[in-house]
Amino acid sequence: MGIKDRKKRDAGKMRSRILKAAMQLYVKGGYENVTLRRIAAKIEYSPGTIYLYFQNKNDIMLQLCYQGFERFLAHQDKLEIIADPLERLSAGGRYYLAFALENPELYELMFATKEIFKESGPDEESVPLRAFRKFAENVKACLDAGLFSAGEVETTAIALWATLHGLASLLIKGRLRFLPEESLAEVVEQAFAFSLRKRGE
Amino acid sequence: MGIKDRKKRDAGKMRSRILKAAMQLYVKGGYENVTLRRIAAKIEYSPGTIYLYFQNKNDIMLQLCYQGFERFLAHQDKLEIIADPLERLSAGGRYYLAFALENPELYELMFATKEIFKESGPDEESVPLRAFRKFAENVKACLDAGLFSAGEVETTAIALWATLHGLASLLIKGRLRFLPEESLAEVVEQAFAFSLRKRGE
DNA sequence: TTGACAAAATGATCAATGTTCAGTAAATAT
DNA sequence: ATATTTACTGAACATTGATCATTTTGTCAA
Repeated sequence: MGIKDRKKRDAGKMRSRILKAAMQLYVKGGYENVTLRRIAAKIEYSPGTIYLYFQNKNDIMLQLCYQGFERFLAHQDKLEIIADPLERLSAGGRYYLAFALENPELYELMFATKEIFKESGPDEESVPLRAFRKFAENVKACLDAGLFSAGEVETTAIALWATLHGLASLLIKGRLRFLPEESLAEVVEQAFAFSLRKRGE
Repeated sequence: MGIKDRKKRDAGKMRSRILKAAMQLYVKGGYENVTLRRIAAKIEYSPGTIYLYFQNKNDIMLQLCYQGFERFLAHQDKLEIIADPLERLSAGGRYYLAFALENPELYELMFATKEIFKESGPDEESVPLRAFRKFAENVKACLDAGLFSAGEVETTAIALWATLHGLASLLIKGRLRFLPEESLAEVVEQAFAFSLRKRGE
């Protein structure tokens, strides 16, 4: 039983193999679908082996979270080519919501899982913070252009981020299901426009 | 073993005893702290007994969620005495955030737990929806008074709710921990004011 | 009071979870 | 060849939600 003929013994490779398997399980069925035994089966190792490369399940989930941010940031970079500040911010918002709805499980891990970040303090170099700084830059451009009323960049950025996160979160968790299915996208779009102070189209 | 001298055999009483024990466990340590065995120990019955009064653990959690909404609505009723629409809406927002931060676990159950509402469709009489309708009324009063720019009541209400929920959720999940502790409350206050379009004080 | 039936409660049991660790196999060094 | 370090196994542990045959308790008719 369990005879295997070839082992690689490459720590980095092992870690990414484990993470890949974990991610597959996660996007398919969420947190409770990620099981150490299932990961082990996928990579054809025994459950105990995983603990040689990760501290515990939480450690694995934290890495998946970071992968999510990397993906998120990479996509946000594409906004740079949009010159108009308000248009750039608006497109950023639309993408934010699209990302959340296309990767609901990953989004939750990134923005709505408490245990994940329990140890990390105000780490200036952390990936999540980098994402916020980039978003805040776009907000600053709008403020400099005289859009919105004058105010702290950070405060304004947080207000807008909160709106986006709130919409994403309510959508994902089915708390807007009382709205008619067909008008949902429109309502969400307009709700964000309301926060952006855009008038009409 | 397990000799007990007096049993009540009152279905309603049993249900509320179970819920009370479950709520105590929940507010103390969250979802994973609510264990059928722990509930059973608290009420001094065996684990199996609980299944005579509730379908499963999810059923229990759903009832706790409803209790949360009842508490939330009861508190929101106190806003009725505030005459000025914007002031009423503003106070409602402050209370919303306070409730969320004082009952983070319960708040999550009410607004950020997916599985809880999996079966319920657009139930017009549901408690959650009643809470939203009440909030939307306050928003309508502001619109009628000419505050905010003209727009759909529902859209505006959702935008403001999303902001509140976003702030509450980001705070609870520690995603705003990069802000200095002492200015946190102020930033959140101002962020909501931004969405409400209040200028200065 | 007794006997029969129904309702209520038990607790052993199941499969699955994250985690640990003594032991084994493989690779490398001596 | 032998010793040592490294990689891995898989059985075991404590908990979890859930089930169900069995036992206890309550009720009421005879």
